[in-house]
Amino acid sequence: MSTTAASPYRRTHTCGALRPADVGRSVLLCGWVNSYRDHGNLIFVDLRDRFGITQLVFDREDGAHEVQELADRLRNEDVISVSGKVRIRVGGPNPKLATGEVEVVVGALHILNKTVAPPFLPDDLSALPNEELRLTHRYLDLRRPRMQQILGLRHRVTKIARDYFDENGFLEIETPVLYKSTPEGAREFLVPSRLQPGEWYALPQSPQLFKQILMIAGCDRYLQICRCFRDEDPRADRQAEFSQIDLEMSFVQREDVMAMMEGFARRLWKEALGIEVPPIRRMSYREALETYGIDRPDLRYGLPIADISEIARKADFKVFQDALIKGADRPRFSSKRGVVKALRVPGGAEKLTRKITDGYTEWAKTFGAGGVAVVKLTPAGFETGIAKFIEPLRAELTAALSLQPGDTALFVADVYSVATKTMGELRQKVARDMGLVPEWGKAWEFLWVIDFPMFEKNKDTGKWVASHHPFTAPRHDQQAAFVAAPESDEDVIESMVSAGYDLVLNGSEIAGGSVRIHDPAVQSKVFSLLGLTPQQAQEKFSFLLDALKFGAPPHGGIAFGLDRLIMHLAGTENIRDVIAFPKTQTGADLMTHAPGPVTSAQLRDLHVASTWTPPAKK
RNA sequence: GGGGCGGUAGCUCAAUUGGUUAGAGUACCGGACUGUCGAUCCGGUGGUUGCGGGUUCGAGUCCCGUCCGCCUCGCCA
Repeated sequence: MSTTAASPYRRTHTCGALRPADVGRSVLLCGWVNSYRDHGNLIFVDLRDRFGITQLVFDREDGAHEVQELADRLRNEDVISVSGKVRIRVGGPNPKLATGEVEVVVGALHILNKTVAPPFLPDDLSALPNEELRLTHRYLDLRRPRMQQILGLRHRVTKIARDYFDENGFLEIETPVLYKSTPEGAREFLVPSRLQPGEWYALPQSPQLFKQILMIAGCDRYLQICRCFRDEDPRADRQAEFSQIDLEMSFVQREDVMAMMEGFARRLWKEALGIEVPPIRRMSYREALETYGIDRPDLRYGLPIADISEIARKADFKVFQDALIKGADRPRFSSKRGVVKALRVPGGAEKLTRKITDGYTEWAKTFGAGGVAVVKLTPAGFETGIAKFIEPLRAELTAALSLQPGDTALFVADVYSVATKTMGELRQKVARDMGLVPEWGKAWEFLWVIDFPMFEKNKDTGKWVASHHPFTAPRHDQQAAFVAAPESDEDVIESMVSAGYDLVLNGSEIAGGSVRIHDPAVQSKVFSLLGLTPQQAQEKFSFLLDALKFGAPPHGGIAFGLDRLIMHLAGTENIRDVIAFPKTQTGADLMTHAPGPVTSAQLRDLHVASTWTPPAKK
């Protein structure tokens, strides 16, 4: 490509810029051939870049012969530059395009990069190719306007975050990616040290301790848009490598952090979608679990869950009795205590067919429940399913559940933890089956969930684990009681409520945080309850315990899951849609082929030997 | 680690109960065409049905194994 005085790449406009006001101008555009319509002596080319599409016209009558010959060979996704004159479209406007009133009559054409036939065309009209192919040719996939829009949205969100928190006195500070292993919590990615044989770094699950240290360092308010790593199996909304909008504030209680975040959410929705977020309501963890069976309730529909254990106790029905006998001596919300949970489905008698409700039982087993009992209310009484067992209790149940003729009631009987979880999942499934979930953009149900328990018992080991993380403080009004609480008294420990908070949107957790412990005595007690000896605590977290002794301000913070946030704002169900270069279910990057092998010399440098031997072939 | 769904032309899909030479649209190649805009019209190339084994007179279709992708349970302080 010869470049004379004028570079053939020096654009005067983008492909989304030209308007009738530009008519008569000589312009130079660069971009990709989005489509071409070849009429022989008249050729139309839609030229595309990130900013839009502009129609080019090659006309043999008033164009040079060589240009026409060149244009005749143009194919989708060729990269070209053209110069020519803007004019009003001769064939009438195209209302689908922002530039649809004008066209560029091309005088000169440079083919900057001729493409081979691409495996798929990056348009939003045709059916998406399978995801494997999209990920393999990510550079093609990202050319699609929809993907460009999401990339742009993500950029705007992080910009708004930086602006908002800057205006509120936050300092953006980077923290290490090569960190130290803290094996509590998620499985970690490890990095061997070359300079210290046998020693390892870990990639951070979050910058949690660094941001606390920054508060102790007097930074007052910290922000970071940071990458976090958790080596766990992915889900539709979860990747091993993900991003957080992470922040921490000094001299605050939970109200201050929540207010700051609420302001951010309000600003985001306003600027990104033009939507006003009303004051965000709050709900205790206990209420969320009791009424919705989950700690992140989706409030876009009703379907509250009821505990009907006391009524069910009177039923001559073995499934109920067997469940209720379990842990009967345990306190009310003990995870081991048997309960019967019920869900009223208004109008379910007609919509929830036998086939659907039969499916619920199979599906409930994946959550460890025995099944789902079903009954329909007709004017004549209960019908189908377990009707004969509970008909004597019809009056009580109808009152307790506000049942109307035409409703279906679903029951799960099991120990509290299983029944609650199963019912919570069932509620969401029923909402989908009943068509109660609004389509994207129609409802934004924000919710703060607060008053989480400090600790939960691990069901396998029987040990206490921190519900949030070990640096979460007890709720403001419980600090003294916590320090005084005898470690051996399970009921007291289980009743301790933390100063944590989760921000939930439409049933998905988009942010979570807490006020942190800033008192070394409290921190030591937490470590002790978690089963760490003072020596172990010292080994793992000496830097934090030390720092807490050198003048630690009260502080708290929160982290927004950036990827999930973008999913909500973009209206996609798939986290890979909001990450430029995502990984597959098996942690592979199909474009770069990571992970891949390394040489034995590399391993030797790192003082590492692989124990992996490929399975023998035949 | 468990469960489910999928893999057929470059791409998106079809192929009856296991039965002829595996089809269509699109892309690609060639041709026609001066106002299209997902241009149109005519013609053409293109297939190890993911891979390996098995059952069968006969396998895209059934069985076993395996690879890849997706969803999910466990897991995700």
